[in-house]
Order: sequence, then structure tokens, then C-alpha cells
Amino acid sequence: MPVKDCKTEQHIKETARRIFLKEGKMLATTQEIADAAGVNRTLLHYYFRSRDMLFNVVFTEALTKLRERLHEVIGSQLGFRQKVEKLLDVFFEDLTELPYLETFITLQLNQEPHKYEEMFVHLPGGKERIRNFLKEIHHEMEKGTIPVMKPINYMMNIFALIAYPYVAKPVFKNMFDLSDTAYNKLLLDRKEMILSLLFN
Amino acid sequence: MPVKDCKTEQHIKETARRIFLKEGKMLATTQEIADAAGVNRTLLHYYFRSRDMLFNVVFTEALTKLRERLHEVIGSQLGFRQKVEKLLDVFFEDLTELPYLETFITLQLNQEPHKYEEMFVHLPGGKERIRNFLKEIHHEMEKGTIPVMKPINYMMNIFALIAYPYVAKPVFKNMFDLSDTAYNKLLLDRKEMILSLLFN
DNA sequence: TTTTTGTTTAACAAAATTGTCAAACAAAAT
DNA sequence: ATTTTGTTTGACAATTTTGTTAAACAAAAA
Repeated sequence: MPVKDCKTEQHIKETARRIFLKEGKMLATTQEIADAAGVNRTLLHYYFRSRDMLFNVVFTEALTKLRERLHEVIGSQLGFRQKVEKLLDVFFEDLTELPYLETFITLQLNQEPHKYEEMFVHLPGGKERIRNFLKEIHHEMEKGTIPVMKPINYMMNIFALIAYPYVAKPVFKNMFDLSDTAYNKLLLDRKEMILSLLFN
Repeated sequence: MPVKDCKTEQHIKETARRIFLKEGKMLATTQEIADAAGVNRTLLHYYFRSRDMLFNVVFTEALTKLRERLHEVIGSQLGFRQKVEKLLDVFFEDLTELPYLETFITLQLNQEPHKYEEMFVHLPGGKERIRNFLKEIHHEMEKGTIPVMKPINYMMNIFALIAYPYVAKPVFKNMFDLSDTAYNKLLLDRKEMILSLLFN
């Protein structure tokens, strides 16, 4: 096979992503991942050198993808309300696909901050797009279409209201005695409610 | 020392709590904890049998304490608004003390759900207190003092708005380019803003 | 004083996990 | 057909981490 086929590599990576970010098994061993992927454990090392690097690739890819999607939205030419709606949609999709990404970001960015700092910095035009969005928020406040507060707080609220119910899913499910399907149904309803909170 | 002195035991437990829940070092080894506590590693086993049990004791205690405090508030005789304010205060205090508790709850309750289910169930009058609070919320909506939505969503919002900025601290700090002190200052401001969102 | 009780320690054993290697292998290129 | 290239495997080594044990120890009780 002189042609790099990268089928196995992809497969391992996807399996790892599923186990780490979808099922939340942060402590999964190379053996578990190899078994789940149905390949020899040595292949993980062949393709990714170490468990650490495999984790890093998976994590970084997911994080980058989410960030790109979010930045694309806030940098788009949509009107403000459409932008916020789209932001909620993107989050909703992403959290449905990878419920544990948020949690891992928290832990990882704390464990090895230096490792990821540059990654954030190197996103082209990232900081500026965020500054512009904050300005837009400020402008909407002056127009009176949204509640007045520090723009950063407004932006945090968007994230908090959509993301937290995913992060805290096990707690809320238990607290309110809800089945998995009942909880998911509840999550679907939240978008409209959130919009009504975010806009006057 | 025929009298059980439990000073060392306490000390180990507190050190473990600091490392696990305050510093977010989920993967800390028994050696690291022993070193941080300045004791011989064998003592962890002497007092707690295994790393797992030590973690479990620390985690369960913190979780129980938080739950008790929250239940005490929602079950209290305070008026509705005072109750919500107090709820925000409790969360604020707890998250300041143990910023990673939330994150760990998420991961733990997912990893070994059965282990913690009974714990939740066995909280005396827990479910009922929550049901009553939800009724209270519903009543406030009828009175028109708060925005109308599913009461469960209202309760989720309370938690989300106060807790998420702690959970996602590393992300937001980076996103908005804030120092640690600047971020903490921001968090302090949120209470009033949150109240204005939660009430009409 | 010596016995008893509970604590602390160092040395050791066991387990779990990661990482390496050389050899077997398959398929395309020569 | 043979070589080359990249893939896969099993056996093995290294490391890290946890858990156990027996002996040393200190202080109160007998």
C-alpha cells in the first residue's frame, strides 16, 4: 500500500472523538480506544505517536471547528437578531454532537494553559471579530432592542443559557426526575425562551 | 496515641479537596496529594483505603454540602425574590470556593451514575422541596413578577447564568483577553444583571 | 515499666498503562 | 518477479501508579 490510505487513521480518530468528547470518558486508555475501533493498539502509536498526541489532535480539531463556526457567525453580514439566532443554532448542534466538549475545554485549558494559548491567538482576526460583535451589542442596547448591560455579560449570557443545560445535564435530569428523552425535548424548547430573554 | 486524632485524616482530605475541586486537577496521583499534604503516601491508604475512596469522600462531601445549602434556601420561608437572591449568593460563594465542583459533577455523574443516584434520592424531602419551588415559580409567573416560561427552564436559567461563567472561565478569559482579576471583577457585577433578567 | 493502641514509615509487590521493536504482511511500482 | 512502500501485528520493555506489609514509633493506659 504505497499510497497513504489514512482510512485507519481517520477511523481511530473518530473513535477517539466519540469516546472522549461524546461519551465523556476522559480517562479512556489506549486499549479501550483500540478495542472500540477494532484495531491493534499499536496502531494508535503508529499514527499518533502517543495517547497524549491522539487526545490533543481530537481535542484541538473539535475546538478549532467550533471556534471557526462561531466566528463565522459573529463575523457574518447577518442582522443582529439573526446572528444571535444562528449562534444559538450552532451551539445547539455542536453540543448535541459533542456534549462533553465544553467540559473538556474547561479542564484542559486549566491543566495546560500555555499549550492552547497560542492556538487562540493564531486564529486570524479572531480578537477583532469579537471586539466588533461587542460593539454591535452595544449599539443594539443604544437602539433599545436588547437589555442594557456590559456587552461582555450579554455575550456570556448567550453562551450560558444555551450551553449550561448540556454541561449540567446529569444534575438537572436527576433534580427534575426526567428521562433522557424528556430532557432532550426540554432542551429543544429553550431556543425561543432564550431569545425572548435576550431581546426586549 | 490511643485516641484517634483524625488531624492527619482531615488534613489529607482538605488537601485532596483543594487539589481536586479547587485546582481542577482531576488526574492528581496519590503521590502528588501526599506531597502537597506533606505526609507519607501510605497514609492516604491507611485512612482512605484507596485513591478512589479518597476521591469519593471528598467529592461526595462537597456535593452534599452544596445540595444541602441550596435545599435550605429553596425550602426556606423567604419571599420569592429574596429566595432567588440567596440562591445566587450560595452559588456564588460555592463556585468561588470550589470552581471545579460543577465540572466534576458532570463528569462523575456520567461515569458512574448508579453510584450517586441513591445519594440524590436519599436527601430527605428533596424532590418535594423542588416541586414546591417550581410551583412557587409558576405562581410568580401568574402574578406577572417574572417572565413566563416553563418553570423548569426558569430554574435552569438561574443556575446557568450564575454558574456558567465559572465553568467556562478559561474560555471567556481568553476570548475577551481578561486578566484573572479583571475576570473576577466581572463576575461580581453579574448578580444585579442576572436579577434584572430574572424579574420583570 | 510494660502493654496496648493507634500512627507513621520504608521497602516491596502488583497492576495497569504506555511505548518500542522487529518481523510479517499487502499492494502498488519497478 | 522483485522491490519498494506503507500497514499491521505480537512480543516485549519501561514506566507510572496503586496497593500491601511488616516493622518502627509515640503516647496514653495498665
